[in-house]
Amino acid sequence: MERNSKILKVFGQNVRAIRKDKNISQEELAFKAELHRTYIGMIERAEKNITLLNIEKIANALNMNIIDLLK
Amino acid sequence: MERNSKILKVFGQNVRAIRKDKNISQEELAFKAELHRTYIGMIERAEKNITLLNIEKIANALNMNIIDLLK
DNA sequence: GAAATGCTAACTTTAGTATGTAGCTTATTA
DNA sequence: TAATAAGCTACATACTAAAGTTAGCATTTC
Repeated sequence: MERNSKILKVFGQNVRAIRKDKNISQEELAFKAELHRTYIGMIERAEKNITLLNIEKIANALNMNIIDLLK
Repeated sequence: MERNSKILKVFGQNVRAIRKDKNISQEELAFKAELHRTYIGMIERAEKNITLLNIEKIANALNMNIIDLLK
């Protein structure tokens, strides 16, 4: 996997910023998104190439639009 | 995989519509995106849960913004 | 009938799950 | 104010479910 992908970094940074803004932990976000705690961490650090359905899950858990997490 | 995901359908339909608009075949798009011909077909039919890096590849191959393929 | 696409199936790679440990910060109690 | 407890995140590892690759043949489209 391209560890240096810009789009994965953008997505991860957006998730982290919005999550912190909402004052919730990775664990809480994971619970809401029905994903695993450690996986949320990996996504925020851009270590995994996330799929579209999980992008949607995280967006929903943050009450955000997918598009806002990608720009 | 949720075969009936709206977001996967939206993405697939957008790819197909834009590809046809540009008058290129699945095979040509696949070549430009460095993906396989049958895989492009699967994506257009929403049969696979595409990852973010491949979304980016296809967007680039179509000279489009990722965001435009998701709305 | 030729080019483009659909569909199946087998295979390889990697996304996503799960657990445990370590380090950091902040709050609370001695 | 030092000690310690509790919450959060990073990181490493092992596992398994699914993404992504490829080939072959059927079907549609023009």
